[in-house]
Amino acid sequence: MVLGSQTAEIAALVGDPARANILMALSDGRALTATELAYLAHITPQTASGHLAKLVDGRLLSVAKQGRHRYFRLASPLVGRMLESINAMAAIEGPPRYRPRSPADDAVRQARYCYDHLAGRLGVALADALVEKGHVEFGDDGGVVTPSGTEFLTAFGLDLAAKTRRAFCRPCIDWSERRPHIAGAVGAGLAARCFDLGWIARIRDTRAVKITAKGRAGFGETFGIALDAPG
Amino acid sequence: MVLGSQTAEIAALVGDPARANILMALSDGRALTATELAYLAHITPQTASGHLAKLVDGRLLSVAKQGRHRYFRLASPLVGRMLESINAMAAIEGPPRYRPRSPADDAVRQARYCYDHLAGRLGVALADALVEKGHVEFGDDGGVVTPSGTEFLTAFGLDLAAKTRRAFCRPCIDWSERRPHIAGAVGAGLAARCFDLGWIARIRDTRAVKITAKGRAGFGETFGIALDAPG
DNA sequence: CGAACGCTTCGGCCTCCGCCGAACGGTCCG
DNA sequence: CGGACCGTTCGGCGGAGGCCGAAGCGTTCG
Repeated sequence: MVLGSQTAEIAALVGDPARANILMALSDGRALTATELAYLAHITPQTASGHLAKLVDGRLLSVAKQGRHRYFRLASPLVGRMLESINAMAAIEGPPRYRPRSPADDAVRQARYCYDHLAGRLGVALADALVEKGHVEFGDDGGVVTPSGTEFLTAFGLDLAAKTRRAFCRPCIDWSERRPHIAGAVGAGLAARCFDLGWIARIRDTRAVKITAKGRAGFGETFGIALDAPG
Repeated sequence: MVLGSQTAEIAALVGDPARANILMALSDGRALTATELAYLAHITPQTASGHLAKLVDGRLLSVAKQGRHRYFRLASPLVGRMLESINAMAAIEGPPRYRPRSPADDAVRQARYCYDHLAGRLGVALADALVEKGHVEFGDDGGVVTPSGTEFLTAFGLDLAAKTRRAFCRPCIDWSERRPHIAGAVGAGLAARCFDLGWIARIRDTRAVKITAKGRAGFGETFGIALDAPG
């Protein structure tokens, strides 16, 4: 059964949680170092090293050596498409199935890091607010920050002039909300600023973030976002 | 890492060879019984039962009870698309990687069953011959047998009048040749007839088929196909 | 009704593989 | 050159899960 074996080989690579996390972290096309990926996947560097070797061997990732770092990225857009199609199944799998609601699950649906930017109800609400006020516009291929948006975000404390190679403002479909939130440099800056302001705080060993009392007030005043009462 | 976990869960289902074989066998949308699938995946019925339960639980398959049989099929076209995208990676993985050529591998590339019809160089050559002579036409959505094709295939010994619900003549992209061969009822009939004529013979425990000396002559005379000398 | 058949559940075996601690090359820096 | 990192390889541990034999339901048919 050659065909089945080949297929299974690829799928098995994605079928490990740590490797799936690595692939998801790279799914927007960026290149990250082995250590960064280890942190994101919640595994030690030596474990990550093994996984990365497997992924490179399986032609899912390519690697570029640069100084004492090794940058990993998806080997081709085909990999991204494959991940998307698997994700589509993972998303559809949700509703009909019985899925007990744990507090941790609620937390992660409320607000979380999607690598370096905010996702969950909070992330989507932020995106909605910025779009509604005309500060951001989403297209098919990416998003743009309008002049009023530049002004608004600069006033909020973001340094939008900083040159970065990465996509500036990219929509990213939210897993739990199934609606776009803001990724890219703007999304990362926004998250960092909220963190610096003490509006959000990381919860250890999870991507979920806690919205502080200060944050609750701030998101309401600055963005007009009404958040659920804390669980 | 909820998102990664969900993705990994789905991928892990496909990541087992037996389950991948089951999914591939169902990838053209047909419904097959548990026992048939067990045979196709080279596992015992009780092992297949476990795998099928997992696949149904994971929403990749749906099941219909009918008498004392249970028919399994893909839960949705989305599953098929996912399998295609994983297969695309599996196919691309081939060339650049060092892959020693075993005799078994050669045999399977030369001619094999793709469930119930012929694939490999032989399957593609048959399709090419029929298309070139105007007996078959492939479109995007399916294929048709022309009047001359009906005459030709009937003369060859196929009973094309037999009513079957399944797709009549469907192109199926060949994994090793990356070109279409004939699936559907016509493909199955063709394979069965070649088998009855003693032109091909199954090789035990593999999908590969052996082309007999009689077959070599027959494919040349009837279809104008020149086959490689036997390995 | 009893036998045959399709399919599932149970129990135990065994392999695979993910994980980490420890130790080892490579690169950059003062 | 010595120290700080980045990343890898090695070895041993442990759990998850695939596999099959045996046995148990439900259906069909003679």
